[in-house]
Amino acid sequence: MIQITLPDGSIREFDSAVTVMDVAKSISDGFARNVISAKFNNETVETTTLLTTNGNLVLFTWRDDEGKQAFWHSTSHIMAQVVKELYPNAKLTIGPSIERGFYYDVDFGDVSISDKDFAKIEKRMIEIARGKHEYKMRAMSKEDALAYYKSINNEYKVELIENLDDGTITFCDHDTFTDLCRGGHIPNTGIVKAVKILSVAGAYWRGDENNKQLTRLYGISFPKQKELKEYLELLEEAKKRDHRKLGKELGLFTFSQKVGAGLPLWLPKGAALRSRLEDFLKKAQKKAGYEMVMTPHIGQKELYVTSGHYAKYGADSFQPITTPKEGEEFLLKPMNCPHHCEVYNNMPPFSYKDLPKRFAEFGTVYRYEQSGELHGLTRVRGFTQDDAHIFCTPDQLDTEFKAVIDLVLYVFGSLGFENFTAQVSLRDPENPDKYIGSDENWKKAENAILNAVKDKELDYVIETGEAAFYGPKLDFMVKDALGRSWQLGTIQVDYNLPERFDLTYKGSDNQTHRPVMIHRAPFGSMERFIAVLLEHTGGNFPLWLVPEQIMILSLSEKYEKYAKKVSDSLENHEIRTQIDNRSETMGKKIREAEMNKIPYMLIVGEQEEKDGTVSVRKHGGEDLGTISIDAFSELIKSEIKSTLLEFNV
RNA sequence: GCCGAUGUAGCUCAGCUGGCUAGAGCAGCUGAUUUGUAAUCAGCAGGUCGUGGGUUCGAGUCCCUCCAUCGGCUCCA
Repeated sequence: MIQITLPDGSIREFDSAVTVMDVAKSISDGFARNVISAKFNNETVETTTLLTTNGNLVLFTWRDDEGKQAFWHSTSHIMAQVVKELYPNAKLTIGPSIERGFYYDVDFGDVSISDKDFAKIEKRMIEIARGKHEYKMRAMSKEDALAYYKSINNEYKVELIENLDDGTITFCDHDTFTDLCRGGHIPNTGIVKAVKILSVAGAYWRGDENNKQLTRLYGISFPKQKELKEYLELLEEAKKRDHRKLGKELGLFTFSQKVGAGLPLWLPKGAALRSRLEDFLKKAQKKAGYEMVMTPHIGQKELYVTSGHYAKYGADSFQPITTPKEGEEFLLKPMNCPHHCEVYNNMPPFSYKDLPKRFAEFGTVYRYEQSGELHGLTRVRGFTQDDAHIFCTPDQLDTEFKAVIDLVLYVFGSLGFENFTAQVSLRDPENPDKYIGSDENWKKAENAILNAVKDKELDYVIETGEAAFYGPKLDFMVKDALGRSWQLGTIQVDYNLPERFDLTYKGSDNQTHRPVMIHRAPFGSMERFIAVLLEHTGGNFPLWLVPEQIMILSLSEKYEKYAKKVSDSLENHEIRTQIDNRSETMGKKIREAEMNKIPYMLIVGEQEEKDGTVSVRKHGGEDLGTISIDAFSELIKSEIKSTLLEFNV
């Protein structure tokens, strides 16, 4: 007799070994029909797996992430089958499920695949799916598995198998197809009702640039046609929120082929938006004890040799600018830290009583990104960091680090970013050559960050090997409209640059000491931050941030004077207005205000002038009726107050 | 940088297998209309069809180079 424990704690007893599906059926037939994958004692099993011992069983349906993963992974087998049918010489490599869908990396040899080929692949996949072929796992010895793939000349699978232990190698069969696979499938192909190949892309074998580039086919599948349709509509919706589209529509920024790829041009409205964000942060930073500094856009090559950046990134950067006569070499600054270290170094010597020093600058930096890497405002070649460097004593590090976390949380809170993840990036112990600085300093820095995130009770993930070359970091990641993750805010602890620049302070013991440095940028960069903010808000920014908060529409020239009066009185309250005379129809003006996402529209005419009031229309068409100017400015002020948080240090 | 796709007016897009003077809607300009909450009417103007080369009697259309953009990979101080 065996006992199977279910997640709710209930125990089901069976006289003899049972399959996972049998257990599901013992719960109810209806439920069993929906079960598509399972875990037994925390290991992924098939629904056909025979359970011979007591244990904990979790059953998954399409609603569960685990169920979706099994579903998509199983679909990738079907796609692989079709690929082999249509391109017999293609070599299969790996085909996992991903967050949304699946892919399969294939070496097509000389054949090139494009989106024109998708339809026929999809069609055949559905045919196979309809055959309701069962997925069956089968164990194979390492020797036989190697022999099989060597016989069909698939060096990729051979390489995979060579890294596996004999006795753990399994294959999965369905219909005429077989593939090396560790398991986790749905019961049969018939459950897959809708399939879409989404895109084709190049991907290096094992993610290494030096390896051969394979063709990666991305796809997604669903148990209902309707769900596929909804998913595709969702993708369309997301495209409407794309910051590149919104930025164009709202007239915020643009790019010019003549100026160069990845070099954004901020248009008047975008520049206004950006300077509001900068002012917002400046205000908070002032409260938090930061001092503004300003440094040039270039620096001598020597500066970056000292900082270590030249050795590390010199060859992959914009190349030095040389002077006509003296042969001096300058680099476009790729970061502000070396300049700020020299600010510290060239001020009158600091004592422990002077620290921490917090130098802030909206510093524009230039980095050479590979051409295929550029992406709207999120990945550019020239951008402005809301940078600051804090120089403090080792004792102050904890407090300072936590204060920076508070500042980042304030910034994110004021702008409505709730779904961010904190990522602690540590060095890769296997690759010490990638980093500069002593082991001891790295340990101290890493511990400082881990203590701070625990103390602040942040939800965080640890990424080993993702640290900057000079120190570990804490990054705040936010997703864009299509679910791609972008790093925004960053806080980094650095014991190394103070060493390289020989930064010192005098301690209470009258000895010379080395300060610790914190690099931090709550926005990350103005460009990337605004891009993600655009996608989050769909262009409907919090009122305090909007470049043009109000459009005042005067119904004819007769009321222009009154419109001006309204505008002046609102601008006294720091509310930004734009006056428009109705030269065309009213509808046209309203449409224009809606397109530009101007939050409020005031209409003034005969009645309003007589009463000293305004007719208010809110973005989205809501009519707020006619109210006095004072009441309206109170309304605006209270709306701003409700979105802009107070920063308390 | 690599794989795949795309590039026609300010914007969104038509332009079939090469063949009349390259089209439409919106935006713009001019005039008419004076209207209180999502498209008033008429007219005008706007394009070296991304760049450079090639094939051809003839290229927006076919081929090659480069540039830029899009989806990925790699990278990301």
